[in-house]
Amino acid sequence: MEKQKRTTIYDIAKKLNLNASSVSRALSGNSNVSETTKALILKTAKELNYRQNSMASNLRKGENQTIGIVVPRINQNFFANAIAGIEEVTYQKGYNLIICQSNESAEREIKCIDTLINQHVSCIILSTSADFEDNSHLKSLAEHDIKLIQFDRVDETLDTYKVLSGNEEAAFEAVSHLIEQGYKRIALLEGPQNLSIFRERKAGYLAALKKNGFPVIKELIRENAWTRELGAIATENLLALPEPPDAIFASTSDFAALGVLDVAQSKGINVPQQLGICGFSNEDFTEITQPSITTIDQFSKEIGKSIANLYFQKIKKGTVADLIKVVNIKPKLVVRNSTLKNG
Amino acid sequence: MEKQKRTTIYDIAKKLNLNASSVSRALSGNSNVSETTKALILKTAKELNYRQNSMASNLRKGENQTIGIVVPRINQNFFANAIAGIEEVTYQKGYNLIICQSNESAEREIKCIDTLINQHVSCIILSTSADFEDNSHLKSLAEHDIKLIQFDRVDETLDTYKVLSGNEEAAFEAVSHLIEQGYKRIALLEGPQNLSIFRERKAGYLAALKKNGFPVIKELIRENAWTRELGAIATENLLALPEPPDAIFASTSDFAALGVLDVAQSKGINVPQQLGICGFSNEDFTEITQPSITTIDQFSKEIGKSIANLYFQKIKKGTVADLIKVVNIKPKLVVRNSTLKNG
DNA sequence: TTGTACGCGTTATCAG
DNA sequence: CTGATAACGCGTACAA
Repeated sequence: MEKQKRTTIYDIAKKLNLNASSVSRALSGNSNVSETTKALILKTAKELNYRQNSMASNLRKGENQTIGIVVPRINQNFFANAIAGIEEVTYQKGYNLIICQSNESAEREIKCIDTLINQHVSCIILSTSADFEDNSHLKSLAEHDIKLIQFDRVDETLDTYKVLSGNEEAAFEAVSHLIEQGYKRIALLEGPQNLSIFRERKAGYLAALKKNGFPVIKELIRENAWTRELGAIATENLLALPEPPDAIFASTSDFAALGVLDVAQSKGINVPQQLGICGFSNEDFTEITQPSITTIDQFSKEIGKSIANLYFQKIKKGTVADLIKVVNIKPKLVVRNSTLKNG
Repeated sequence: MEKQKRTTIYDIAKKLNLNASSVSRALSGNSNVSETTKALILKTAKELNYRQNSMASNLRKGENQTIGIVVPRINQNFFANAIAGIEEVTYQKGYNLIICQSNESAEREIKCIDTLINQHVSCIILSTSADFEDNSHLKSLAEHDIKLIQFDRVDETLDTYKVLSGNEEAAFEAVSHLIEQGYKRIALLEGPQNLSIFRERKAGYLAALKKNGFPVIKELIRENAWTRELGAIATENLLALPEPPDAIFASTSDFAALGVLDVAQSKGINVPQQLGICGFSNEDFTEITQPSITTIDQFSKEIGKSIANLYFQKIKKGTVADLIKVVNIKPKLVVRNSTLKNG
């Protein structure tokens, strides 16, 4: 019942009457080893079921090939897909991923970052929590020589690489589409304005109104309506107005759009004829609802890949600081039935 | 532009004219250090922004506090929640998680396992891919002193700890519910029979029929109908029978149930009056569809927690082999509109 | 081409 | 209670 000892380079060196360093060289493949001994080493390594001890290797090399990810939720489609995209690249490079959820809490986010610092990860990929305010926990990363890549929900004031989708542009397109379809009073559900993505989406909304000569009606703009429940409440209020909207752009998320649909259905309001609905993010369920929900696809998996490539191609080498540190992945409007007033 | 050197226990020892070992002791908290020096050490550790190097620590201690997870897909609710449950426990213990997706491919699964072996993780938590057949890659884990916990989709022949939900029981309950509601011809969509969970669910279906004196009608049982598309195809075929079913139990997944609903709606068949539908897993969207879908909640987050607790409470210590190695988390039938024939 | 020797940052085991 | 020292497994500059 004694502890299994894993085979090390010493074990295989001993067996071959060689030195451990030769084994190390042969295994890493870079340096000069004679073909014959190399073959011999590889063969017995396989026989002895050798696996490199990454802890020792990383310790020696001074870097652990691990990347930490911090996202609000792992089980939202946008993030799950982004992670899948990241994994696809890092997997090939032999890097590991440590995944943390902040659960939309800044406090928990700080803890996650702290854990990752303790793990001495090479890089942290972050999308901030909803109540993000203070960024001091991020500033400290530099002292620990940990790279930071922000995506989607970013702190703009921080000078890091960022991977974003064109939020303003997408919102502009969505609202323009609503206008084209003949909607006249378009409401906006907006998210916490401390997050730049939500400010940008609002800007896109405003720009589209302006371009088409529509007035900005303050009572049609609702703050902090970014969950299913909050979206529903906001919708109740909007529909109770003397002049209710004939379309609602849930710029915050598809979940909010779902809340809108809930209320519309409970009130027997016809979507899209009496009320147009547009969401954001292209969650899977938007295709399933009755009617299906128009939304914006952010190519989340592409975003993930971009992030990982950014790290390997630019940041890791990290000698010259780039001037352009922002990558934009252009999103796409996905038109579905919830806004098709004119078939 | 030179590389930041992280502070080590030597740095803080030097500053205090102490020995590194004292610092180590103070930091780990276990051993005997005088209160005063301990306080002093902790204080300057904080000042110097010290973080333990886990690579070095783990190397020295001979175990890396990391657990690997291999699941078919990270973005299915069941798995995402299970992972969240695992994380909740491991996070507190200071353990890290490495997450891999097999994408339902045995080949990829083997690669994932291999990567995790290379990482020398302490434990692997696995739910097998759909085309799982050979288990030799799992047998080799013991040689590397890596514990294995299987959950949900398990290889029964392997003598490991397993965390399961009562699949047979749940299927029995679901079919009994359909019978109670007055459905007479209940079809079954079943999954790949190489996976035990699907065999168990089928057994539950058969048992419920038997108990209620219903005949087993072979043509109502459809193999490999376990995605939305395959579920739809199977439904097309079922509905084309001379005597079509009046209820379909999509034992494989809610996705298959969704495929059933697709077809019913395209054919103008009333659910639940003309056709009852029951899924499996309680994916979020089952609540959103029209009508909402009756399904089975497996308490996936609980399953995750159980797995992690199993590791820390029993397996890690790992001296005495347990006789009972299977933990069952009892699932629950969630009745929704798709089966409520009698309101 | 191969061997020697050292250090990565910790912790465990001895002494003192 | 504290200090010195070895060892975890690997990679690499240097010497042979």
